[in-house]
Amino acid sequence: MEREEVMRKGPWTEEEDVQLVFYVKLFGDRRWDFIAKVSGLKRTGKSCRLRWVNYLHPGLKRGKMTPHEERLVLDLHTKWGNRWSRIARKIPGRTDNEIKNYWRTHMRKEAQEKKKGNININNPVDHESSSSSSSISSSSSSSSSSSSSTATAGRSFYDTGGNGMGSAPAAADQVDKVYSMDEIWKDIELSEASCCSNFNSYSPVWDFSPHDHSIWSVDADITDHYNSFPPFNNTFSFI
DNA sequence: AATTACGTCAACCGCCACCAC
DNA sequence: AGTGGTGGCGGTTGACGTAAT
Repeated sequence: MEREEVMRKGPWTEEEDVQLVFYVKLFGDRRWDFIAKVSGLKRTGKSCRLRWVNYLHPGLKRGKMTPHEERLVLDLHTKWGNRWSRIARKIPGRTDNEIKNYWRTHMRKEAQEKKKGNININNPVDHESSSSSSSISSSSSSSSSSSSSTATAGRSFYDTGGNGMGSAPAAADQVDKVYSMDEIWKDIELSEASCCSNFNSYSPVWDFSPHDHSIWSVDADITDHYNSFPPFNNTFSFI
């Protein structure tokens, strides 16, 4: 006899992602606890939100930071400190998590280089190898060599480098288990087109506004339709 | 070819603020 | 005004891929 449902943890599966996207599209990206419950996902509302914000949100720009973005991060961090979400709001398509990670890497590199500079102060060779003084550009270029997206691909079900931002999309194309976010969105569009034609008014670009709560009022026809939506064996049904 | 070190990033945790009741 | 629930944020961790040895 389990008193409470065991929550899933760890990496999200493709199916969970699709499911979450579907329900966020249906109910908006505010009521996370509600979404977590009705979706049948064994995830917390927090976890759903995080997944959405950091990974599934259609406005996300993947791939390495552009020099302009890097500069912006540095400038804004100087101004605001570790207010990652605030910084993220000024850089369209980037999440606080992404910026935080970037900064962390950047700072670590810088610290290492400083340390190296101190320790090997008499060793010009070392300086040569680690200098390229701007750790900003060095951090980004070093990561680009390994291409974050390809690294991620092995871990997740799809390539995170949907826009191909400096990554290697060709490689992703060859691996048929790897899906880009674009493909996922296409998939969702297709599934909607084929089985949810009366729901087409909601574009994949999520044209509801966070401030427009009209989405909460769901038409009875639609609810009927969605109660029989095929992909998910959830236990939820509209009242 | 195998092993180790390093870099990256998704996801979790804990705290805090806000809001509805 | 007090309380509980929920969402948001920042810090941290762990898994994984790649580069270096």
